[in-house]
Amino acid sequence: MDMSKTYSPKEFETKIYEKWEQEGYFHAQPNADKIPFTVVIPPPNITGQLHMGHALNQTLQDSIVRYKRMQGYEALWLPGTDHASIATEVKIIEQMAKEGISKEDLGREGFLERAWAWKEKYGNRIVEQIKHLGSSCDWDRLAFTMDERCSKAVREVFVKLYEKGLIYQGSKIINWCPCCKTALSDAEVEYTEEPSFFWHLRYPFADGSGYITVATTRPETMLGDTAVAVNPTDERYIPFIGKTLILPLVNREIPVVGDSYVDKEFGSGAVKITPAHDPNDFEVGLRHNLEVIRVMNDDGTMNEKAGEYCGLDRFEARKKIIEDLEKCGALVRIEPHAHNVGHCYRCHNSVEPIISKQWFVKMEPLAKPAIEAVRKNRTKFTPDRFSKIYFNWMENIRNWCISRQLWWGHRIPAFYCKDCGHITVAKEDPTACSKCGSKNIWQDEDVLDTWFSSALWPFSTLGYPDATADLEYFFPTDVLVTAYDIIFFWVARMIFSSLEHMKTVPFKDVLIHGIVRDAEGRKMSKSLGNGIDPLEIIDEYGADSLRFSLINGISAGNDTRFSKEKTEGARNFMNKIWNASRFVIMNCEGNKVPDITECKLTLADKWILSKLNAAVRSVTLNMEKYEMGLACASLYDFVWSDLCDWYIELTKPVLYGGDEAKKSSALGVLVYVLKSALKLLHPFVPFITEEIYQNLPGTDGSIMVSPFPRYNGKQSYRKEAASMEAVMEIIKTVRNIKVQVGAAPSKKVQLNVLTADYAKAIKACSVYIERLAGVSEIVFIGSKEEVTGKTVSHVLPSCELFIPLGELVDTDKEIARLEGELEKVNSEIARANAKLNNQGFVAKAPKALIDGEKEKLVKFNEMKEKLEAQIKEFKN
RNA sequence: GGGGGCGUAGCCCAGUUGGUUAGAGCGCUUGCUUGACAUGCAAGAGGUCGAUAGUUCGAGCCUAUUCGUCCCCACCA
Repeated sequence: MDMSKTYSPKEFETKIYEKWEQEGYFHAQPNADKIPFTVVIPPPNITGQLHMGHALNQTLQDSIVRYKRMQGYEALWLPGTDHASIATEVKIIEQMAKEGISKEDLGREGFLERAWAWKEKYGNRIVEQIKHLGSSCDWDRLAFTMDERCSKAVREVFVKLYEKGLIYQGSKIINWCPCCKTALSDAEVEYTEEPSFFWHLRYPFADGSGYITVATTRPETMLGDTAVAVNPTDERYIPFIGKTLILPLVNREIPVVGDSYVDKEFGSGAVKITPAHDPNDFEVGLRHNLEVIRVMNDDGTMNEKAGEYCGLDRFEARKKIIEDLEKCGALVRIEPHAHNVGHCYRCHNSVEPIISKQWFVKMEPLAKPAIEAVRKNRTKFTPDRFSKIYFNWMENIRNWCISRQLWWGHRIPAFYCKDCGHITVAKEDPTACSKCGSKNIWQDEDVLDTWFSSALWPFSTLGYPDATADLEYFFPTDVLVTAYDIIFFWVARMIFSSLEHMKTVPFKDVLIHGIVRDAEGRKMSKSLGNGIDPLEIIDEYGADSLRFSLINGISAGNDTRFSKEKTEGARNFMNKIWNASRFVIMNCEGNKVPDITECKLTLADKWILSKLNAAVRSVTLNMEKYEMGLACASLYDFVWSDLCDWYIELTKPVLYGGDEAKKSSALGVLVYVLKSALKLLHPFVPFITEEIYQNLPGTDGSIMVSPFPRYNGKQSYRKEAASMEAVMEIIKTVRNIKVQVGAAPSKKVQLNVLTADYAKAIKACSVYIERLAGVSEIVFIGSKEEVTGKTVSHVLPSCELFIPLGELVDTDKEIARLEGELEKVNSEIARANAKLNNQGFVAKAPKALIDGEKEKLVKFNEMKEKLEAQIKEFKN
């Protein structure tokens, strides 16, 4: 045996992972003899490195996959990474800026070369980090959203949707990030409320007959105003509809139009209309045939339509325009106002709603079946409440802007004909226009939203669009595990994409987990500097400690806090497992270890087997419900309290005693229970369990492919377990009494037992009581009169205990203590009586419950009598 | 404006379909070199489960209202 005295994960984690890989345990392939179980990884972005959120996400998936694999499923966990179009491009540009180069310096091709190099470096790093966590991914299938296979799927889907009319090109108001210089989808905009102002402006009538006051939060857009709208039922304004206003600063004539979009109650009841810079205004513009004047460039500066403000940055322009409006008397007043400002989710600069020609996916026809599928539970959210969030989004979904003015990503497969203007969209790059045959064609410069390819992930990684054996066998996948923050970005889009292209849901279950926060409950973020690197934690405490601390006690969908203290606790637990195993293995050395079926089971053996059995059931039930937190908690309790604190202690007198047969039998049970516990633990803490398993006698192969324990009805041993617990109760009581009278724990005492039903069990367990409670001898008495001298007594449901302690006994304290006990018993009697006297309870409660109460009442009444007798005795 | 989470011991959290005397961990108190482990062992203290009302024989759990707190969604200029 070469196990070190303390758990030191560094000595074995890497070695074990390499072994697993070499043995091919992670690999899965279609196997007619097995039921598949498939999980696809939420592909981490290649932008950076693993954070705690990934660590949690990985641990949850790995525990599920390992559990299923041990249960005999052909378990596939398909790994991969995401090119993360905009996020990666932003990072690369940042890196280039440090070197003083811009995108334009490199050109598209040069830039892409650099991007691929980035992918190579950071993609590999992520993979390495995932391996450190112990994730049992099938690395033979490592995928990347821009690899050949996924790109083929993207192309296929784009063409299909285009041909179906579900992808179209159009000029609409989109969210524009002037910093990233690209369009964004609605989901990519984050709104924050910021203190700002309402600028109330006065637009005069052309005929000099007065003015209309409008308010705006973005005064610079007034340069592009092409109307003022009022509600057609608003009596204040009806006479003015159709009249002409002079737009200040610009001196353009603009009409007053009536449109029901305007809320009469809000502000002045008149709205300036800027069709090029506001989605609502754009709609109003369409209805009234208004001119669309875009006054801003892609980089956020004002363009030539902005006249003298041309070239100014949008915020400078705002300042100047306000000044000028004030000068010319058009600024009526400034009112403080909290404004909801949209920000780019990648660079966090404020986005501009701007009119732009982009590609869109028509969502309504896709959303409908996606709503149905979840409504009919073909895909089930855990916890269920997230389906509401999903419905809410899907039901109010708007068309998806999928084109991005970036270089890193899947280039849009649309080819424009310079001669006839026709757009050719095809699976293979065309050499000529499909309409006029001209060779004078060029490909769209833009790339697709990164989420367009992630949406296909569950099937593109398995071979779509080809009808592969993998796809046939492993799809649809079983569970998708992800945090709630990408339900819209990813989960929802996978569902409608799969329904459209695969005609089925992409996964049966979605397990939503929360976010990992810091010890104070704050979100971990770079700007706060409160992020904790999982690798550092692994280095210090081991991967198993990290994994266990992340999922022990968590509940689905809820956020969790991470702290070193928790990891320390988990590490201590690992150490506990380690040392308990060391104890077992040490004792096995040089001894024959029989199979559990050959063991002559003692009361203690049956008790631990019943506890093990309960743990198996708890873990299994909770795993099926994706309650990994509860599964872990029940294992923690079983291993630490039942196995270590009690059972191992109970075996010591046997192991250190001289009876070889008993010793051998105890070893058989110990090894069996430990081995089972290790298997139960393995999905959560794979490394330590494997390392110990390899050292345990009677094991061969890897624990990760050994069968998972199953609930065994024959091992419930309810009666025996109850007897054993009665004995344990006696041990606790004796310990307690010693503390109360101030006797040293090592002081041996004589224990007198008065019992009717438990003599046999207590006799069988006398050696345990003697050793664990520090008892010199156990005397069975027929009545309490047999005990002489000053005694401390205690009433248990199973028996009465009398311990002669001579001078240590303080009569007054004893009376007080017994009276305290009596009080408790009395209140229990009162409670039980109240229940049993309640007609409703007796009439309606289940019989077992009523019987239980009756039994308790009898028991407590007996105890009451005994206590009263003892108190009386003391008082004499 | 809509939707949701959370509120249980000093702290951080569990609590499965309503049913024993509401549980862990950390922290705290007291004691212990008990031949696996001081990353330990033993014994303890500590909770009117945010508030109110209701449903029920029975509520931490279900319903309504309410307070506090966090989050998501939404084009009111």
